[in-house]
Amino acid sequence: MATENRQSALGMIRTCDTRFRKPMLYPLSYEGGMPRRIATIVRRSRKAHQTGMSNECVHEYDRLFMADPLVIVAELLAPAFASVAGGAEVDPVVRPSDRADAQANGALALASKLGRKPRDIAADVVAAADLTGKATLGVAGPGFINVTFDEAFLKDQLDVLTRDGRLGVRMSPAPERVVVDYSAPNIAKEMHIGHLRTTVIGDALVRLLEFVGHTVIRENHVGDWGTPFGMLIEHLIDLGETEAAAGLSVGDLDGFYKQARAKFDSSDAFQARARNRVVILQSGDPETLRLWKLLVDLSMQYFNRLYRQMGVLLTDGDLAGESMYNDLLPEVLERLRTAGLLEVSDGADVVFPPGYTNREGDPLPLIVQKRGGGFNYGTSDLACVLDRVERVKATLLLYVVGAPQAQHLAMVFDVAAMAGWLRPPARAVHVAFGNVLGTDRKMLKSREGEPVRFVDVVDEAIERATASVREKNPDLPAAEQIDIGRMVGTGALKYADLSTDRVKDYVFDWDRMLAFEGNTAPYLQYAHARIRSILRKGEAEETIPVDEGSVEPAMVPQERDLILQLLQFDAAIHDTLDKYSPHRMATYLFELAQSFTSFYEACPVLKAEPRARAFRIRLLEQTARVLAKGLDLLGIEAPERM
RNA sequence: GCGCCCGUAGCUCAAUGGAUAGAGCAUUUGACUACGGAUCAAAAGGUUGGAUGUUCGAGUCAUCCCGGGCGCGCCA
Repeated sequence: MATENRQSALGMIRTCDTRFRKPMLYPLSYEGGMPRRIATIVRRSRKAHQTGMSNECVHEYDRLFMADPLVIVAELLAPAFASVAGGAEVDPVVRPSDRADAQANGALALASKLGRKPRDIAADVVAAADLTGKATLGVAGPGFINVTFDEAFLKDQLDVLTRDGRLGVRMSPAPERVVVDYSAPNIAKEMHIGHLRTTVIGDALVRLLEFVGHTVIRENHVGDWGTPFGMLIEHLIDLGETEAAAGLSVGDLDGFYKQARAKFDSSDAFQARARNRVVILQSGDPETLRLWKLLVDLSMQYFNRLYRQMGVLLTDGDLAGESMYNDLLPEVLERLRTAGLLEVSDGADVVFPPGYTNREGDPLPLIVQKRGGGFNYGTSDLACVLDRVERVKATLLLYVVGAPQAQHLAMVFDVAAMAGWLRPPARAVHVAFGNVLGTDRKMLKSREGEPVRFVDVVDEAIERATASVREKNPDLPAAEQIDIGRMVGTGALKYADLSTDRVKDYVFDWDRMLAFEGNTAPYLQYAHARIRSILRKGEAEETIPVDEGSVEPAMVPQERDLILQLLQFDAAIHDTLDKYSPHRMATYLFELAQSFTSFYEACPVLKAEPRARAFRIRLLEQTARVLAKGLDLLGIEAPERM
């Protein structure tokens, strides 16, 4: 193991051994016992690496390589724990700590099992573990193991990171097909602030899932079917197509819908026409379908404009509206009947999933066919599950839907499971989110007391941000000011939503989200822009060659801190996806940006002596890459200057 | 009435069952002859709504209260 001594950090390969379904850490010199495919990759990669070639093999090598020193130490600590514990199961989690670079706490958990003092156990583990060249260990407090990484080790790990096109982020060990159901506006109805949440959260999850290797199917479950369309189509006929198109294409969906609603509520004749029109629509009358399609197309034009403005990934290709499942509804009913789940209750065909009760304490049904024969949204949601599992062949269904729908979705999932449609490995997850509140802590409403329109919020965010950019940076060309204003405005809006735990209500506050200080998108974007500015300046300057004889300066704490942050990008992403909680990513990025600004104040870069300069430039390059990628995964752009 | 979610510093929010509960804003005090001050360094600020448990260890888990929000049969 000569290579191990010389260069321990580059001496290990981390990969996923399928036989054990467990991440494994192999010495680079070791091949025995590895699955053949991995052994081959390692052999080729090692050769490429030794010859200093930059080719596919190197990339593959880097991809398999684990850059996070916390994980590496955890892997190396595991056997030491096992030997001390005499075979007992220990999970030596190593996490960042204020008291050292990192901390492991397995000894405390073992104490009661072994009947020994935790400090003694920790001391034995420290004695048994060999982390030479990587870190020094110490026992602290009641039995924690403090980990302090060697400087050289950290630098080596940074090397690994800078060579990795994936910024150290592992692929998912078990990629799967994931459907993400999000945004879901209603046709011919305005998108409001609630749609902002599902759209922004859903889009971030899509980006994150794709980045770690899942096949993601975006589905925009638009409300394009059902009783309101009788009234909407009749109103369209009354108005005339050109007139209606003119209104709808400029985005006056609210006006259109309200006019239709008003007529429906006030005129019996109109109501009768509307009801009749629904029947005609559902019977497939071509002319009615044409008018229906017109409404859908005009609305989608408008929604698409908003999506593009917000940098949302959704396109017409992702449409999976309620109408799409229409033909499947009778099948849902039939299959439930065949499964023996269907019961008749008050004239409706229903399923009673156990565990739900209504106001009177009686069992609560999921209605699949209404009294009178119509289907309702439970039927449509069941059809969705069926379609996503059987046709799309997804194994993970994510529903980015507001928290109030929790019970309904739980019932749908339960019924789908009872029917045998949703069974492992396939499963559905309700990615619930709370309400948007005003600063008065009540549901955010406009002055008129109506839901705040999506479009108004986006416009105002961009307006405010553009004004700030103009004020702070009057010398930039106007076109660039507008471009940056859009990035900062939409970024701030998205980040405000993504940076808090999605399940809680969040308080919407213009001043805070655009405040360019604190935990906001502009702060992160500014950090990125400053780094890019330094790097641009550095490229323009002539570099003084490093004097080979000069001594490497010791790292300052701010450098250590920044490196450690960079090495945890992978952990941040997988942590985020674990709970489908984008705010974990946001928190990571904020801490990274803080580490950078502290570094920036403490460490001159371009004026540093050549060796330190080169190192710090590499550090900043990596920081900029991680910041930009992290923001990108949240759907936020990082401008070069602002 | 039943069920779900939330309750952490003045405000907005973090915190895999791990030590002395952390940030940001606001407040106070410092730092611009400076790679971008849209910044940084620091101070002060807490009975984690309350109680009882489980545990070596609880903001986190369990049970019960209190307060707030939401849902609870044919709208989606």
